[in-house]
Amino acid sequence: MTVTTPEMPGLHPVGDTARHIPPASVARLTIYLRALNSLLAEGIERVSSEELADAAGVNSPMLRKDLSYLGSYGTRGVGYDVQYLNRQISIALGLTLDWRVAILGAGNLGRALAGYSGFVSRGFEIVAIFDADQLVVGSEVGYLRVSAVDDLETVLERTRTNMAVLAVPASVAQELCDRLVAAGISSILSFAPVVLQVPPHVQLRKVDMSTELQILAYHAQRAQEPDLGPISRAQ
Amino acid sequence: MTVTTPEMPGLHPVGDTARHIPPASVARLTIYLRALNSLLAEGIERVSSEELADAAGVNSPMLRKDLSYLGSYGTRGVGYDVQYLNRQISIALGLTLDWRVAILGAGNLGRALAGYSGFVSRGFEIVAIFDADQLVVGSEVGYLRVSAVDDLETVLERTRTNMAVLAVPASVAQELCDRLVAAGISSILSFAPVVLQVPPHVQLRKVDMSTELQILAYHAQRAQEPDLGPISRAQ
DNA sequence: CAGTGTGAACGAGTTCACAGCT
DNA sequence: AGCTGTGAACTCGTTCACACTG
Repeated sequence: MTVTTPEMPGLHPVGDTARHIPPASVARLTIYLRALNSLLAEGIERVSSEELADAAGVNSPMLRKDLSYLGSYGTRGVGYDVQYLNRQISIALGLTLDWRVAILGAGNLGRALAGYSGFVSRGFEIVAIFDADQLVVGSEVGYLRVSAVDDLETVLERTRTNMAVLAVPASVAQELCDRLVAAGISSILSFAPVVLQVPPHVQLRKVDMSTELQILAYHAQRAQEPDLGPISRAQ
Repeated sequence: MTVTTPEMPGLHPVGDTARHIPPASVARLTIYLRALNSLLAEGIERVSSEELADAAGVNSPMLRKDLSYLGSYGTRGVGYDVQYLNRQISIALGLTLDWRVAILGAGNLGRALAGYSGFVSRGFEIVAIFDADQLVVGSEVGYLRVSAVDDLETVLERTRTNMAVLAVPASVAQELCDRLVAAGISSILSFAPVVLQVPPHVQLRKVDMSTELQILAYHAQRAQEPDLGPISRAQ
């Protein structure tokens, strides 16, 4: 909801969490969260927008704008309480809820994800990991035992999974994605290098490692081209 | 830079490759490339903007706009030649150059990346993989042998590496990043969950798996909230 | 005609300057 | 005095309609 008619200036509805945070802002809020955690680990209790912005790699007006979508959690003339701001951002992002994640695919990537401490430390619990290979099923990954992908629906239900990560080959990604959706999972993170089709109510995000390298290649190419003329590089 | 005064309408400088493709457009071009490769594999030789847009998960005006930054590579009334367009996008993105990639970290993630076929098939050659653990150094990953991170500079030079991927713990990421930069690497893709500081001439991209889950959590939370502001419509 | 290529309108995201608290 | 919070200007990205072409 874009507030086209703001409430009377100066009167701010306390306790109201902002609706509709712009996507770009949500992405940055997760970075602030990380920066705040680092500061907390260093024993720092208070920061100014300038300091936090530096730690997060953005400029301070942007940081303040982003935080303003959540509410007014700073103190003018002073700054922000690290712990308190951390908590408020967590609440706004929904990280205080109970997220139970299943990983599909117990290859190198799936195992890397299962062992990634960043998940657990941010409130995500990994409750299941699946594989299609019978030689892998039953083996241990961290403190989990690999389940057979044949038992997908049963295990998802038993573990009360509400998020899934696809770390499987492109060839089976759409099929498994469909089964996840049919099983009621509506938040999916995919590492498979294909465009997946999902119904509109399902949140699908994609991480694509080769896309990232390609974007780097584009910029590197431009950097190394010495030319600047209007015409270059044909064919 | 930005063409505010377009050349006379209808007169298009042939052979001129577009300068300054918007970042959002570059990201989508890599998706079109993937879609084109799929079509090629299916033996399809010609597509309309509508078909290609569907395959890539965008709408057709956007696809045409993106392609127009590169030049006019379609045929009006007909569509695009799959192979030719594939090649033109590859050239525009700099994928026809010689990209030699080193992976830092031979843990699960590093090994997953080393074995990822999507890299090689898009013109990236993985030329080295490093680890700090002496037990891992010397072991085989794919057709590569793990190098000691102590030999970083020597090996980077010998292999003529021009891109690096950081798949190491957060605690050593900045230090290794600095060494890469000092060794002349100016394109770095990081999977480490920290904000890295690099000089302005270095292209740094970040892939953050826990950020992605957090963004999912935000949307999922909003979807499951029964409340209704006057306007809902997520994303 | 069918489908591309693009100028122009529109809307989202970012920057900035400064008002308003503490 | 100092730093936050935010309207307003601005920039960038997306959508759209249609002129243009094979």
